[in-house]
Amino acid sequence: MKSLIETITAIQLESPVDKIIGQLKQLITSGQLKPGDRLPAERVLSEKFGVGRSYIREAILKLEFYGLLKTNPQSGTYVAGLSINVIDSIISDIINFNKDDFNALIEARYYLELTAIKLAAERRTSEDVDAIKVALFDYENKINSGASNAVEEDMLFHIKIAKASKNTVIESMILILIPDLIKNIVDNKVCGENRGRSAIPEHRAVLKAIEEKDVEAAEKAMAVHLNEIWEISKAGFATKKIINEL
Amino acid sequence: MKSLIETITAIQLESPVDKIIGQLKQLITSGQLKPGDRLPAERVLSEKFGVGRSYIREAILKLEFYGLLKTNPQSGTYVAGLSINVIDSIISDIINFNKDDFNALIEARYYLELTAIKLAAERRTSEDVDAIKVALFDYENKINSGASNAVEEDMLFHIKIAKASKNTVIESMILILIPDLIKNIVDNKVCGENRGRSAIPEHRAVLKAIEEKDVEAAEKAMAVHLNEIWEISKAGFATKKIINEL
DNA sequence: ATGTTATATTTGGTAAACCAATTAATTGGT
DNA sequence: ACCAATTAATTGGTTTACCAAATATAACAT
Repeated sequence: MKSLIETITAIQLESPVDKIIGQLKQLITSGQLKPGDRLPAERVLSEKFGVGRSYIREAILKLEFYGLLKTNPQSGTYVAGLSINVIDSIISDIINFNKDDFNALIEARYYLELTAIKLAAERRTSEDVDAIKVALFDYENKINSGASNAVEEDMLFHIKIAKASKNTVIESMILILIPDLIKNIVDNKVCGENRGRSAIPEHRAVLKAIEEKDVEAAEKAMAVHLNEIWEISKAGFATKKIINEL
Repeated sequence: MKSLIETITAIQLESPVDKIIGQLKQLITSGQLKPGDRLPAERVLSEKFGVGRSYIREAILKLEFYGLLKTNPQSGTYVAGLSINVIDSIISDIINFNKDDFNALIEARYYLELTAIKLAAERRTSEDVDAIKVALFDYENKINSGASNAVEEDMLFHIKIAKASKNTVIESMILILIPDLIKNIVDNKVCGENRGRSAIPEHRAVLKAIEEKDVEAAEKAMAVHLNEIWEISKAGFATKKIINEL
């Protein structure tokens, strides 16, 4: 068994990749690298930062996902044509990005789902309704079979609604949040003992509103369904506020 | 000059990484790889899929970002404890992920910003107000200096509001969309000639509402500000609907 | 001098090699 | 037969070497 102090010192505060991203950020903010410029070759950066090229590539890949860099094969990697301030803001956010803020997660999910269901109620096809019905059926079966929770089946129900919104961006955002949501809900045992069963009529109300293309009713039904878990988030933000005001 | 046919055949329909992700998806959906299981070693996958280990690592990295895999150094990579259906849905979404749907982008942005400003009006600190004022000042300067557009400065204004929402998840989502938004707005010349100038009073109304912590007024002011560009998205979805109904 | 072709260099893409930490197997003692 | 300590094999982490495409340079013909 290692001593505690050994374990603590072993933690590295910044991953190599984030360190590189930070360096690139400085290059841009200091004006040494202007928007539209070509980055030094990966090998050069590798040597300059004293790190393997794999990490340079990984960092570039990440920044490319965020639309800040654009790589042209066999030619070079270029800085996006965005203002320095915008690039700086986004990079700072990437480095500090953290899906572990439970309250923020729940809150973001709450508003995303309300948006999704409004759109779904308006645009759903009959195929969407069928898919949602199947998900609802699976959920009720799981609960009635005596399972303690059916978080996964519940999420599947919500995924089908997201798909019915016909907005791929919103759908993707909801899907990105779901694994973390499930983890947090299960770990923290957010839902009470009989929550699974009490959710059934709520689900049915949501389905009914979507089926009838009643946008207002759909939003209301979803708000009711998400209310319990959302209260937790609200309480979290309230606590934060008090702490900040001390 | 290459012939046209050469250029066309050179296009690869699927990147190696997405191909690997697809294979992993099949392994999971076929039951050969169950949630919680450990993945075969990277070297094994590399050989099995007939591709370099770099690509395997890249694919794993991507799936890790989405919360579907978890890598333990020197030990192994494990499938998340999610149901097969959820994993399947998310992987499908990753492969098909596409930020290029302009209408979806605008629409998602519209709703995200309305959410962000409601929260910002409620939670903004005096520092947030100052930061927003600076951004607004920069925007007006740019416009008054005769620049044809100030899309970047406009976005910076919105970034500051997102920060004031105190929800890091929502903030991140808005930041992810911004580079694509800017690109599309500039490329398509979405904004008319004098749009930059007419936006000034709208910005001021937004700021005023945030400063006064007037949630309703803030949301309304933002809706007005985003209205023009949102109309384009609405028209886009309406067109899609007609096409689908043919 | 100028435009064109060959050549050399540089680029990102890809695969392989090496490393340290972890885990499994083996050994030796009881 | 069982447990502890030691060794061997396997793991992901990291660096390096090699490749083909793209670009810059040089050589040549006009």
